[in-house]
Amino acid sequence: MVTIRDVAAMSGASIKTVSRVLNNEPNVRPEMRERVLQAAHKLNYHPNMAARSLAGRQSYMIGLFYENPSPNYVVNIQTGALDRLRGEPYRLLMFPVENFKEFHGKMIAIIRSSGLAGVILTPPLSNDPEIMDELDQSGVPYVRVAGTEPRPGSPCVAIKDMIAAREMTRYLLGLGHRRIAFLRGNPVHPASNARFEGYCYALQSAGIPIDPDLVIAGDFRFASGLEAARKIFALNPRPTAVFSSNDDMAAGIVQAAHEHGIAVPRQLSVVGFDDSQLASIVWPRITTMRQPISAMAYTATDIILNLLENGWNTEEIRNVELDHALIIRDSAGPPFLANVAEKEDA
Amino acid sequence: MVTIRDVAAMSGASIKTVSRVLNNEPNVRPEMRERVLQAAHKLNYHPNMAARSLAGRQSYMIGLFYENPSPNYVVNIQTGALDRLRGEPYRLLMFPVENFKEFHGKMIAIIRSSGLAGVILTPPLSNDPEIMDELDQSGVPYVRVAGTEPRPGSPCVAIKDMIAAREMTRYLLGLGHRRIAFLRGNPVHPASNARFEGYCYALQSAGIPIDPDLVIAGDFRFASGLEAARKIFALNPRPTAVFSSNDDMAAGIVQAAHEHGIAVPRQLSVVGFDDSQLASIVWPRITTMRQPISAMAYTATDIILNLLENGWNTEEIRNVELDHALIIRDSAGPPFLANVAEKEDA
DNA sequence: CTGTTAGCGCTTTCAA
DNA sequence: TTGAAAGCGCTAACAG
Repeated sequence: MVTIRDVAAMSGASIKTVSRVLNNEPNVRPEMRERVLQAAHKLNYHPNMAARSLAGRQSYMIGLFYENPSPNYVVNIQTGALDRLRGEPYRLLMFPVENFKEFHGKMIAIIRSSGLAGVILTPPLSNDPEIMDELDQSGVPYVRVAGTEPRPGSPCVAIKDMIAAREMTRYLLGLGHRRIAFLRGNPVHPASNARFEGYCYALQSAGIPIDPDLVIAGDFRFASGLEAARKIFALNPRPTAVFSSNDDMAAGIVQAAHEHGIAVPRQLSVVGFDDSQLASIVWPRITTMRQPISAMAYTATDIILNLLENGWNTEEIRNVELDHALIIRDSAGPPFLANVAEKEDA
Repeated sequence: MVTIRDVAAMSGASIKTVSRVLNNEPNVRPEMRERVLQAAHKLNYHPNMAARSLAGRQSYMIGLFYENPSPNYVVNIQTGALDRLRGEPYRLLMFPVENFKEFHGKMIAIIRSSGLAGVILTPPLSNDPEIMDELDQSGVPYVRVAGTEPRPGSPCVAIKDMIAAREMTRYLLGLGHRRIAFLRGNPVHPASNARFEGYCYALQSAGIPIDPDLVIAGDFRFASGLEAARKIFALNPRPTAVFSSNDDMAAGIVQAAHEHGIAVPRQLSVVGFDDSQLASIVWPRITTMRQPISAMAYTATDIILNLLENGWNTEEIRNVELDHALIIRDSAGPPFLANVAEKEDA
């Protein structure tokens, strides 16, 4: 095992100087720096993270905590974080949390024993006050993705869920729909509520009362879209459009529509949220609201890094809101054909 | 920061004894053990991984290396590995590799600097001789997922790709298909070739010559399925079935079929491979060959852990082959209706 | 600009 | 069955 001492010996510098070079610290003659670098290269030297962490009382591990969201979501988050980490000495450690209720009280132990330098929290963990309390107590910087509750000392990266959902609802309204069903997400994810608010807001602004029969419970998963579809199809008169809180459930509705011989969008418009891979894979391709999940994770990671490296303090970092975008595809259209066609068919 | 010294002080033992208790080493009086455990608990003590790694000259990090497969694949692999790691002191570090050709020569550096205890390789990395050479050189145990080339000293977890593909082809044959197109995967993934072999084998056994026009290149991605569909639809006479090397591409073919008004499976049967989430989300749901990806990663991780903990040597571990399973859904059926209907339609 | 010294928190000798 | 001492490879503090 080649250590900093070997590099020092070969380059004729002290270990401290080698350390300076390796950490890009100032106060080293360029010539000396060069010599050290060459020795390190020749010896195929690589610093030992464990020793570095121990001596420097800091680690180079960022923990990504998540609880069972859709696979696409995790991958996108992970990709964004990893993209930001590329070229940095930091590494990404995955912490899947089975049940965040049972997770309470364990955060500090994990941080301590894994020596995490920073933490990224995804929903629903990003809105769990107990977990955040523990994090505050631990002192490691943490950034929340898609958190909604503002919290002093804890930056958060999100999109404007309410506004985005309102926009989507208005799009449907603009198409001429009046009976629009809404498929809610898992209520422990606050984004789910924000999206519902946006839906309500848009309807009310248009003078359309919220019909409770048109608001269906769901949990963000494909299967719950399938289930919801059954309820929606049984409604009389049937809504002409469904706004699903995410794409997975929207895909479920589309599949169920195929099975029931209901043409999308001719007889039923379906729109989703996220613009996940799914949305463009099912047929018809789903009109959806793009949420820049990877970019959110990238930004969250960037904030962590700045907190760590540049000594930003959390006070100066306000929440960051990224842009959403309406992606128009093939699953939504005007309603008028739908009802007519339906009655003729029957 | 509470250290082993604090626990020693409180329990009245030496730090060595505390260390013994914490590591479940023998030669500690039960009574003493109890006292130490209580002190540790009372102080909310958690061992520092960095110190442990440094002093013990070993680490508790398992690196998962992957290059750009489909999101579902990564998630499944990750889930399997994480499941096995639950309750163990080991952590999973993610190493996305952009381009495995450029990756050559970097493996040792990464292992050294991150202090990896073990490595899990997924395709196509699991079949790259240069990477495996570096790994051999580094001395850390590594297990390959879905590798095909046998390699002494390196265990591998896989399924019988060739056999599975042969089975699927025979299923199609059994349905009555004679013109069966095959959509290849990315050729750098050896599983891709094994599946093609299985297809050829089955056809030849049935006395059907391989028609090169029916073998289409693909790269495992949805978009390549879309492209391939165009070529397949242009064939005259059109094949009555398509066997796609994975579900992503099969989903592409299904989508294209919808766009071209080709009914699946009535006019064209489509089957995939993997049984990824996609297969049951698109409509019609895709008949596919289930590959237990999570289980493979679980097993790979299990092997690594045994190598590490129980001092297994790689000689005694042969390759492990897990079972595949044909999952019959709605995208494949008998061919006879197809051609008839087509001609009548025209 | 450079080097010396003293740890970081733990495990590993090896002696009691 | 237990403990004292000596590091693991690196960085921090301070002295040159």
